[in-house]
Amino acid sequence: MARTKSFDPAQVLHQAMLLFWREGFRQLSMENLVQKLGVNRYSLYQTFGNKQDFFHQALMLYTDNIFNRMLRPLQEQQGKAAIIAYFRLIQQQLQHDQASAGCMLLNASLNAGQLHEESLNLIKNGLRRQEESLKKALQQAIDNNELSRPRDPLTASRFLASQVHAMVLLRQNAGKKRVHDVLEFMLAELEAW
Amino acid sequence: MARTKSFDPAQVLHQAMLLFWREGFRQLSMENLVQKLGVNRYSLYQTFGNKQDFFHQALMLYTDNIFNRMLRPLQEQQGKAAIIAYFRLIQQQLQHDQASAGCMLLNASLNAGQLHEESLNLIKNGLRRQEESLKKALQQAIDNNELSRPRDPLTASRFLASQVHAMVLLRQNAGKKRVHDVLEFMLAELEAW
DNA sequence: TTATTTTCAGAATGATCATTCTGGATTACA
DNA sequence: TGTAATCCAGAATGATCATTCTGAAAATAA
Repeated sequence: MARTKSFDPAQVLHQAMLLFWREGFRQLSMENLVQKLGVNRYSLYQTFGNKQDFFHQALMLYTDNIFNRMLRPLQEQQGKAAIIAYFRLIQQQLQHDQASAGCMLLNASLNAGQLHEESLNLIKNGLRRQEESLKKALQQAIDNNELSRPRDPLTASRFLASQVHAMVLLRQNAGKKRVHDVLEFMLAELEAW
Repeated sequence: MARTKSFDPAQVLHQAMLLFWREGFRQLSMENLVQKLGVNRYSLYQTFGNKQDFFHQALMLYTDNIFNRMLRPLQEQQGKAAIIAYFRLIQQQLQHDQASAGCMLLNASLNAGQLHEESLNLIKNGLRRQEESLKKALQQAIDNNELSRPRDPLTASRFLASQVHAMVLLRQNAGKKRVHDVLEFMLAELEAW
C-alpha cells in the first residue's frame, strides 16, 4: 500500500545522537541535521516529532547505550574494586576522540532551560543512578573494612560522582594526555582510601 | 557641545556582567539586555560594540572582580594552609544565591564556539593562573614537608583545579546544602594529604 | 496495472535574533 | 540663545531558525 522509508530510523537516530552529543541541543539546527543525516526535513518531523522530542530520543539512546553501560563495573564487581574498575573504564573511554564531547547527560543538565520535563527527568534519573551505584559499592567497601578511615557513604558517593564529572568536564577543555595523568593521580588517591 | 550619556557605562557593564554570567552568551539576547539594562539598543552598540565585544568586556570585569579576587588566599598564604583557605573561600562563596550561575569563565569555556579569540585567551589565561597558583602553593607544601606522601605538584595542581571546577559545576545542578557537605568532605580529604 | 498511501524535495511561514537606520529630542558650549 | 554634536526611541533589515505546506514521485497490495 505504501512507499517504504528510504532510511533506517534506528540508524538515523544513532547518528543524530552522536551529533546532539557533540554539538548540543541548541547549537545543532534542524537545517544541519537534515544535511548531515541526509534525510528529508519533513521525514524527520514525521518520524521523530519536533526537535525536543528528537533530542529526547537521542538522550534515551545515549543513556541506554553509553551511560548505563558504563555503570556496569559498579554493579558487577564489589566494594572498592568496583569503584576502581569504574574509574578505570572512564579513563579508558575518555581516551576516545568522541569523548571530547564530554557526557551528553551532563552537558544537557547544564543547558536544562531548553529541554522539556521528560528530558530533565531522564537526566536526573541517570545521575541519580550513577550516585546510587557508587553508594552501594562504597557501602560494600565499608562493610568489608576496605577503607583506611571511616567515610559517610552518601557524601562520599556524591564526592566520587563529582570526581567523574570533573574528569569528563576536563576532557572537554584539555587533551587526552592531561586527562589520563589526572585520572591516574585520582586513582592513586583512591587506592589510598 | 554634546548631550551627555543618560547612563553610567561602568554601572551598566556591571549589570550586564551579572546577566551574562547567569544566562550565558547565547541565551541572553540583545533584546533582553536592552530591556533589563534599561538602556537604548543603539546606545549599547555605540558604547560597548557588538554582542561579542560586550560579552568580552563583561568577562574581563568578571575575571578582575571575581575570579582573580578568589585566588588571593593562594597568593597571600603559604603551602597547604593556602590551599585549604582557597577551598574554604570557595565553599563560602558557593553559598551565595548568585553562585548558582557557577563560574563565568568555566561556563564560557564550555560554549567556546560562540566567542572570539580574545575571549578564549582570557578564559585560558584565567584558568592557567588558577592552576599555577595552586601549583605554587603545592610546591611550598612539599618543600615544607606538609604532605603525608609524595605527590607531583603539576599533576596534583591540575587535580585540585578539577576539584574546584567540579564543585562549581555541582552548585549549578544541586542545592547549597549538598555542595556544602561535599566540599566539607573534600576539605577533610585535603587535611589528610 | 492501478489505486492508494507514504515519501520526499523545496518553498513558504512565522518567530527570534543581531545589527543598523532614521528622525526627532536633548544638551553643552559659543 | 543659537547651533552643533550626540543621544535616544522605535522601526527596518537581513540572517537564522523551527516548523509546516505543496505537489510530485515512488512503492506496495489488490
